[in-house]
Amino acid sequence: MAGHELPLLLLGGFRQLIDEMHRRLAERGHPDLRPAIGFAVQAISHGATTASDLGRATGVSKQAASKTVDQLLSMGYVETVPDERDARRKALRLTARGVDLVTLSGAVLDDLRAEWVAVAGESAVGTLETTLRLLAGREGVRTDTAGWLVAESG
Amino acid sequence: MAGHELPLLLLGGFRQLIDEMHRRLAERGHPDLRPAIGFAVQAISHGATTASDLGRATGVSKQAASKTVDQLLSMGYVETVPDERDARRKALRLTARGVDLVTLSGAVLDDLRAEWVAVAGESAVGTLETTLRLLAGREGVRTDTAGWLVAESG
DNA sequence: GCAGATCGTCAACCTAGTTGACCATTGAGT
DNA sequence: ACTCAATGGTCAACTAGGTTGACGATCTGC
Repeated sequence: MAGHELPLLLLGGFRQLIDEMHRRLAERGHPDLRPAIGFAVQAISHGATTASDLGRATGVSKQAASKTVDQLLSMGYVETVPDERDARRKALRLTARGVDLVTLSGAVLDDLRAEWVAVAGESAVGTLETTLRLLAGREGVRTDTAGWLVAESG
Repeated sequence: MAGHELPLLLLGGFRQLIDEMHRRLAERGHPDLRPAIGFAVQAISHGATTASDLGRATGVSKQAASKTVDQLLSMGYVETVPDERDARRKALRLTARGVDLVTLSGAVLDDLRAEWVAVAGESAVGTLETTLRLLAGREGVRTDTAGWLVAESG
């Protein structure tokens, strides 16, 4: 098997998953999503508590993360609460809508995985996951991807 | 297995492959590459003969493709030759350097695949490929990804 | 109490797309 | 032969999402 197929297949799989997820989320009350939004909300639900923090979690500058936070605020996915212990910080908290997005996203991805299993079989999908975790999960998966595709890599 | 891991694993695998490929290509005389450049050169070597054509092949507007062609020209990867049959067209042709890039990329990706096989085994990598081809290759893999990650999807 | 780190923000800039308009050229149909 | 729609390339204005650098305000270790 020629190696040049590998990246295209991985990218194709990723795209298909994300495109379909967004299609379904749009149907369920979350239109106008982009991967960057999803990654950010995910990072916040996993513990990123400030814009700077989000920047570190997603691999972008705090200034860029701050712009993303502005979007999340205007889209109603997060809200800020002043930190009583540190007046510099604006703590981020998911709104009910933000929590709904995280919950729905997880459910949709579970569905999509189940559909892959229905087509390819549990063992094939399981092997795919195990293999990628072994090969690509070595240093954890970073989600600062929008910029990465565009900027120089390395 | 939770579905939310799947896209991250696929993206992580893609990133790792492309990052490492660019690192090695930089060592071998092709620095300053970005995924968009590689995709474009690949598309041209696979038959895209004009900027408009390249745009169609990579899923972007002809104007955007034209900007990419400008880069490829200035980086010395392609050259244009006037089309004698159609005075509107500027036919694209890979230079020796462009051909070298395509050849090297293929070799590097073959190496990387072999390294994955060494770590995970031929059957695991083969299953990964077969599975993704089945699931994600249904409508062919598009490479207009830089813009896609950023713009709305669907 | 001071020095240095950190949080948020402003400003200028870069890159890679987009749409719309336009001209030159081609080719199909009458 | 002529018109007219389609196509190739280009210009201009705009958008999105990043970057770096600078800065004031605040916190923390010593």
